[in-house]
Amino acid sequence: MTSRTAAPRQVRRPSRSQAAGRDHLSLRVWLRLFSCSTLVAARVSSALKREFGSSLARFDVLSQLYREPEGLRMGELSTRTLTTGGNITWLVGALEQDGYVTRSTASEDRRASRVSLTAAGRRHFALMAQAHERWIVEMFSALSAAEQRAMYEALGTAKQGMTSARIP
Amino acid sequence: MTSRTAAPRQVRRPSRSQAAGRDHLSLRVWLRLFSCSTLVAARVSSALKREFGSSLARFDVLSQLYREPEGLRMGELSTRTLTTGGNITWLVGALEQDGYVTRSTASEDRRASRVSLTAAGRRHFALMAQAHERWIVEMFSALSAAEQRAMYEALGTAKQGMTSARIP
DNA sequence: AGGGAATACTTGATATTTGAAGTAATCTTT
DNA sequence: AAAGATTACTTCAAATATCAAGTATTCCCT
Repeated sequence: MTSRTAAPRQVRRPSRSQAAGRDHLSLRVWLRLFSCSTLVAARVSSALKREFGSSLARFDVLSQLYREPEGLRMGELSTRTLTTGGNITWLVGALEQDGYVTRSTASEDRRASRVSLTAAGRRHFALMAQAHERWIVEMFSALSAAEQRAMYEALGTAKQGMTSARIP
Repeated sequence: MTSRTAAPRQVRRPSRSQAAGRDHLSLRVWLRLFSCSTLVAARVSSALKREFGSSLARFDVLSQLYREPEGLRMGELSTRTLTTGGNITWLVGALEQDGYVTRSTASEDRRASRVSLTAAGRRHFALMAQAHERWIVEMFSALSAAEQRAMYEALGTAKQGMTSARIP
């Protein structure tokens, strides 16, 4: 496994000479990335709704919480899922209604609230995650393990570059 | 369970263990793919709104039309942008209001309507597309041309696999 | 200490998206 | 040629998401 991410790379600026060809390429990569992602998301979304009466957004929130036994703050959830604060409030409210999460004022800062999974939420998520993984494996089955590894690394590099450099 | 060979006790079932590894990998690829895509989409979205008072969905529709001088039917737009028919009706309605597209009943099938860009729409899109390409190039600048090419190919394979086999 | 800035979240108005049901035109079959 | 299916799109209500403004709490500076 090449340690691509070990040494953070500097963000390259395309030089004039190679710009045209590369620009075009970046754009094509993005278009495929976007359409691939949208396609998978659409299928997962509809399957989650059909099988569990849930949604991708809810699943995303639950999966963040699943990894954090201590729970997370609203703000942290908002950052990680890349949705607005208002929406997180709404989502967590709905999940709370369903009994999958609990909210409690953080002891160290009474402005903040700490959200965590209930036992039911944990159970519910585990069930969905299992199905979710099956679907994903199926959907990516056209790619070899080597291709998947390469893609995983490249995506890591790309994301790293985007978050370290403030773009745009 | 009778085994004819004296297999070592703790040997792992090869297919199973391999599968487990791959499954995990697919999932990781998807998570990165999704978060990368969401990140770029969020940034492009907000930049499009800030700079042009537009949105990614509108941009997507316009870009499909830009490539088709003959225009497209609503259904075709819906398929290509992966959004529901109702939403396309709404989006095209809004773009029509703004004077960027026109709708006309298709001559060959009077149920269908053919949407195409107006001159203003073409101008508007060209302007946005230029900025859009700059942003994208910047955002993917952490990836070398070779990495981008590999990613492009892999995404093509993945998408191909997803659309040919009907999964899930 | 104590007033202003910053932070963490919620709220309410508004925008966008979906999904299901409805309308009109076309195709199929008899 | 006419009923019945199918297709292409629209409509409308409900679900979901955003944005800006509001509240409460904490931080910072003098």
